[in-house]
Amino acid sequence: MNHNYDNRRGRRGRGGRRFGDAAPRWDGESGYGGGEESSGWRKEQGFGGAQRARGKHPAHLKGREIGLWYAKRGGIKRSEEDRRSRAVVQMDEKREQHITRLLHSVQRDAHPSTSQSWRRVKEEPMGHSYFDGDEPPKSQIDVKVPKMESESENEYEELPREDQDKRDLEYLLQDLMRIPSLDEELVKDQQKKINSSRYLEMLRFRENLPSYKMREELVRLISAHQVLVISGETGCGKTTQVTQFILDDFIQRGMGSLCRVVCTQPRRISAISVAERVAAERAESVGEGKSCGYQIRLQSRLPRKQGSVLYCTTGIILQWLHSDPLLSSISHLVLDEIHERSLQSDVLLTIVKDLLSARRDLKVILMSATLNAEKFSNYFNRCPMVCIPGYTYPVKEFLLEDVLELIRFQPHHQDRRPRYRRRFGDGRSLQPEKEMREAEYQESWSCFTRKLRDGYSDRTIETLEMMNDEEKINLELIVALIQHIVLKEEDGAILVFLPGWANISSLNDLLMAEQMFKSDRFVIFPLHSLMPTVSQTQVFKKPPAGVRKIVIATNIAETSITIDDVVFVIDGGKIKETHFDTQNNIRTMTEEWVSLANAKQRKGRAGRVSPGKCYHLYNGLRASLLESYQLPEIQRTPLEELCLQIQVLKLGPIASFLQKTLDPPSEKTIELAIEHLVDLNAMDRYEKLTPLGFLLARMPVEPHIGKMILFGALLGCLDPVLVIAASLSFKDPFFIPLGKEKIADQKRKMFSQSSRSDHLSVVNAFWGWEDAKRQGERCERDYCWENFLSSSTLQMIQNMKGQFAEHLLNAGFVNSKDPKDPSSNINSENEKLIKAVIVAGLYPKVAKICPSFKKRPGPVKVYTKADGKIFLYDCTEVSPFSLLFFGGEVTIEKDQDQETIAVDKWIVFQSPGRIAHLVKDLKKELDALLEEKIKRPQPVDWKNRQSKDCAVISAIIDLITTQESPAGHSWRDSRERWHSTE
DNA sequence: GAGCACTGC
Repeated sequence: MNHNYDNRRGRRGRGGRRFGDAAPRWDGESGYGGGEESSGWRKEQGFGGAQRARGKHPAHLKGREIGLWYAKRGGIKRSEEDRRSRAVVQMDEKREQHITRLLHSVQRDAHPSTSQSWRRVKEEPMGHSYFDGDEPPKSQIDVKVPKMESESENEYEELPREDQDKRDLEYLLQDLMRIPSLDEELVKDQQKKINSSRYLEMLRFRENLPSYKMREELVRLISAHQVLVISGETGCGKTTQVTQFILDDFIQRGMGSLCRVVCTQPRRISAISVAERVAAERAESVGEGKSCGYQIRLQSRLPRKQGSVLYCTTGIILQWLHSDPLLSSISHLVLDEIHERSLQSDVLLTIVKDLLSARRDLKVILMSATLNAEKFSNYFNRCPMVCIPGYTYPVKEFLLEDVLELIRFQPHHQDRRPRYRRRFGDGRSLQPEKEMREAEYQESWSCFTRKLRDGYSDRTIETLEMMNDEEKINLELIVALIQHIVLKEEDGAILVFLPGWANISSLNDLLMAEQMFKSDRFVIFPLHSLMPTVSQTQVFKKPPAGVRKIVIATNIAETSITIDDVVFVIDGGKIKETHFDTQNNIRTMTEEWVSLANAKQRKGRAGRVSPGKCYHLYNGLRASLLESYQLPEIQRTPLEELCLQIQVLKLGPIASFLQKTLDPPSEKTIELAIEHLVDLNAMDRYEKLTPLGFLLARMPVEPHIGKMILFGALLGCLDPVLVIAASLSFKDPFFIPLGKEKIADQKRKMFSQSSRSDHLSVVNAFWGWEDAKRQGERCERDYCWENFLSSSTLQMIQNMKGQFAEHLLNAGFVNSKDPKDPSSNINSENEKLIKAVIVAGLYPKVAKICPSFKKRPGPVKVYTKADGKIFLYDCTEVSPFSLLFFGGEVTIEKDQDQETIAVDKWIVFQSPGRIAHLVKDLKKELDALLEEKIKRPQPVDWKNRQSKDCAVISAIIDLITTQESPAGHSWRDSRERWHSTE
């Protein structure tokens, strides 16, 4: 396929590159056509050879049509080539005989009454069901229900309930009962505090906070209304004070035991740091028996049950709902930072809204930035709203024209080539609304510059004209601006916001190229989630007098990381944003203009210690056209996991629940999520959860990852699979230091050994870390440092593994909560089997490696079912058998003279009919077995070699393990596929 | 030839 046909410039994954050297050399062109023609490739194959003529396109074609013509020709050529180069699925005679015998015995052994009476439940209207035994299973584990059993609503729910952590559950479910002795104790305690110097000192500070001055009004409003919206900017103290006002009021009134305030935070770090701050203000420490504590995933310091304040992450409350749907142990629920519109807070808002009538006594306090507080009030039936004035230093703002006027900037490269407004073949990349906005921008431009002439010099207008329409952030301008600040302005750190790695790296290079910044009067910190600087304390420290700190950051510095001594903010005006493209079922990431909310937040970063200045690098016209907010996350993300949660929490039909959210996601996204959950066999078409669905809903991971975990347990390779699952659902532990990308890459490659797998590289790195850790703290530190690994990420992965294993133990799939227990790890050294489990979890995220066009080894192209040409990361090379056994539906067909076996009619292998049928039958047995295991969970008995479980699984493991990976015909599996639509 | 940011009993 022509490189230029589809002008999407995607991101190449590390995986694709990493295998580079070892990858087979390609000198031909083959592969599966994906993307636009994906649904029709079989058809195209039909008229394959006829149109293979090389040469130019017909002369009458124009523009885009030419591209399509070549693309189509490429597709035809590929499918033809493809047919000839299919991998062969075979097995030797010995194995063939063994499996034939095995299948005979298994099929004979099967209890007739079970094997005959299983049937698929297809819920026709009125729940009518019928037998369709001959239909091939649609997915790995077909849900069947014994005929004789009742088909009541609760059928699937008679699973052994997880025996949850008893202490936490007790703690959680306890309704608030008045305890007079505690009430008294709390009053006395408070009186004592008033005489404590530490408390008084803190109190003096608190009294200066704007929120403190509104204490009485806030308490009055909260007690008078069930829901209250409190708005206020950072620094007004709402997060730390409101919870205390509520608690202290209850204590004062002698009913402290009836008060349990829970306050949600969007981030782990803020939950901890706010809790610690509040504890300090109360002259206490955080945690047990005290009045303030926190709970985040895998880490908690819980306060006393009653008469206390708990700060937790939003996800914790969502998990609580599983065991306490009414939140009956809470008296006040404070939802903080809801203006950020995270998926979780939007969902919690909807749930809480429904909860209000069932919990008349529950008080709900919503805390938001002032900009959109009204929206939340409206959502809650126009509940009262109160605004707390901000308390930060004034920050003076400059727009691009001001900056140009100020520093008399003249761009070096006067690149005035006309730019493509719309790119070839890229019609869908611009949303209609955005297109209109761009049109408006173009129309208003001359009017805008005309008006500007009053207050700005001709030179500025000229430069502005010249820079108009510049797609990239002008880094030279930023360098000049930094120089201006350094020379003309007072002391204080400079914080630059840029959208991504590439920009940060280039600006860093540009600065280092200037003589001026090489001196030790400057310290420059690039800050990006993948760079080790994020975990260094250095960046927070105030530099010695006379030294200027310059931080170049992504939006990580907007909310997650706070650098106090920043006085100057340079806002590049751009942000990278993920979207979910339902058309192509793919996540995309594009660079966009910031929203007003982003700009405001960035500006706020300059006024923490003194008055500051903020330079926005977009002009006044652009500023007037910025969106108020970024699209809420619920409209930008796939919804599988959420749909599963809605069902397990019994929140009603999925679509109608989501319709109730503040800004509902599109119907298409919902349909797609349900479709995927049905494919995964987590629910049926009527949204009813299957046994697998119930299991996955309880796991604190995305459903696909949950399935991977389950298969890891059932196939006896738990430990490595848990490492992979944890790193996929949390984050990759590798750092990439700026300027050391190559070395970082080599380290990764080293860990991959010969596995040809990013996932297994992480496992190797993790195992190495465990060894180093056993040898002591120092050794651990050195190991992480030398290998560019994040110690905290590895630690989190370890903790998450424990959590997953505990779930598996509670659900009955393993014998121990130790991920390393030998009984769960019989096959943990079996690389190929682990790869098969990866397939089980990540299917259908599969791509075929295709040859490069250049006649030299190099990056290879990949093709997937969903999209023609994309970039991958986190890849693993997998074998045909693993796809056949752990991918989708298996079909056997003849393709001209060729006998084939295919997965979901898309991944096709050559295979003699005899073998193909054997494989298909064996897979059927596997599906039945896995289904049975999930319905009646118990660990696989590996000691009893004669058991049916063991025999079938062993045969499959044997096939997977002994099969050669046919290099050059290998499939890769990827976690996510990004393409950039620019 | 290239990597926004968070988060879960």
